[in-house]
Amino acid sequence: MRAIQTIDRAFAVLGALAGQPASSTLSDVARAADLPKTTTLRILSSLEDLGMVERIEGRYLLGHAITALTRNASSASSLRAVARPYLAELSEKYGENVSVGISDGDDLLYIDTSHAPGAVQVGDWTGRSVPFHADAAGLVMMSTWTEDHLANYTEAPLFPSTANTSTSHDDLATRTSKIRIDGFAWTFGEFSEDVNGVAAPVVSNGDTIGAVNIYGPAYRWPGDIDIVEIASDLTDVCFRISKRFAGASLTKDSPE
Amino acid sequence: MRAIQTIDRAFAVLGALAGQPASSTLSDVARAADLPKTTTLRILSSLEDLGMVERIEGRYLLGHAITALTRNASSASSLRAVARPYLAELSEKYGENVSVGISDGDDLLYIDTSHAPGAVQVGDWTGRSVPFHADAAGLVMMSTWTEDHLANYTEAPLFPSTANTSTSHDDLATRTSKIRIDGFAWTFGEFSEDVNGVAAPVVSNGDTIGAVNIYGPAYRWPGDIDIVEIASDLTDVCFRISKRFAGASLTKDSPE
DNA sequence: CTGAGGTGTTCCACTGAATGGAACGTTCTA
DNA sequence: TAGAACGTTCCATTCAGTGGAACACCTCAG
Repeated sequence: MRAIQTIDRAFAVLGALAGQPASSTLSDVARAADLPKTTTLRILSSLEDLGMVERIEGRYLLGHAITALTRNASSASSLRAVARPYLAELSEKYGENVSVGISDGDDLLYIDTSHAPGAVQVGDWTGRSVPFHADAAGLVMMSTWTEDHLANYTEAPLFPSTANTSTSHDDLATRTSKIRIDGFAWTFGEFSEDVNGVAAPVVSNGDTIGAVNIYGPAYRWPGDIDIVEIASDLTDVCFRISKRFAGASLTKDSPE
Repeated sequence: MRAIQTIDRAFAVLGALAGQPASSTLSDVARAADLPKTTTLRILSSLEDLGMVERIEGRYLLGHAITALTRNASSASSLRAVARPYLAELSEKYGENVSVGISDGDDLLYIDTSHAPGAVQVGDWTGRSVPFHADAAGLVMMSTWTEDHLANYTEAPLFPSTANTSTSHDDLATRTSKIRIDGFAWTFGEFSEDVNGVAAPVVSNGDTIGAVNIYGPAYRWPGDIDIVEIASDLTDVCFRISKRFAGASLTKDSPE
């Protein structure tokens, strides 16, 4: 589908404004965005109406509305890009599917999966939302919540996916506090009877932005491998993702 | 000037995406933005090409490019809106002009001024850029820099606006370290021979986003008022601005 | 003083870019 | 099995976006 010219241009203007550290004049912006002055003026005026651009004595700056937009923005895209090779590394090493998920409203949303070879695998969860309390990655995200948030979540009765699912407030509170200390979470048959999984957080600027989950059929995963050893390996990888993420989110990627 | 429809709509779509905490389907977005599905699809596709929107298995999220935009965004607009009444309060109390400035590349940019009554006033600096090292607000911003940043700034010879201007690296280093402790900065005839001023920082999320400067003619300002008392009053006001700013930047204002 | 080159701005005829209804296949829900 | 919702493609229509021309203003250099 052909992109909308006007939108391209509007963001070229915003990009020009963001590129220069200092405030810019109309001519500066027009030059940087490679657009006629007339068109640039019209775009800037539109953006100013929306609060995306601020004008101080004839010079243009990025406005506050644009920062307000990003307040809820999860960094799904870059996280996915950064995490992908690490997911592949893990799925190859352990022979199980590995997914990365983010908080998405009242659910956990899996945004990417690396598939392990082999006929028998747990189904792909990419794009699917799962309840926090029945999933290893969900519990990891949950462990960053405030007491109020947790209390609010557990107010409504929680659906027990299996007999092993933690559904009570007290149960989840003790569990998440342990996860906070350990730095990882194992689940055994809690989302589905015959699936086990272990998850660890990806952190950026002190915020947990997502979690990586290694999960497999209960009859072979984790098998006789030491579960703490796996977890420590996973947290190590997540730490590397977190580190790389900090760098990656600064680099501007070229769309198109 | 009439706003550009397409841009309005594009940001209505982004707003709809930002408003909902969870990821949205095409129909969700179309409904929230009150646009035909066809149009919404085209806009979303355009935004996706630009990386402003991310698509995971048919569901839309805000993309990472939009957060990259805001990385350099100073919060000039909301800061100005929030600070304005406080500037007025100060200028009325002391009978001198009061301005608020932000970092703008290699200069300090004053984004707003509250004018004091009275015939004799220092000229309005709104919209003007001044060098950091010759200005009270500039020194405050400077006091947040890293040693590298300061060294880099002082590498090139600094222009001495007056005989009193600090221009050497060592001079500025000791000065800014004192400002870090005091929480404010006085200048006496450093930008212009006959102007004195005192500035204090406005802080948001641990970052100093701007500084407020009370400045007046040297023959009467600060006069016989205790300069520490003034400074303490100013830092108090700045603290209140900082506190209110945190709340204000969350609230969405209605343009138009 | 004058002219050349830089701003930002308004105006308007032109046209092609954006539009949205119609129609399609698909996938859930009842 | 019918119904309703979904996402998507196509295309004629037209109005929204375009940008050149012309304007007033400012600041330099000659």
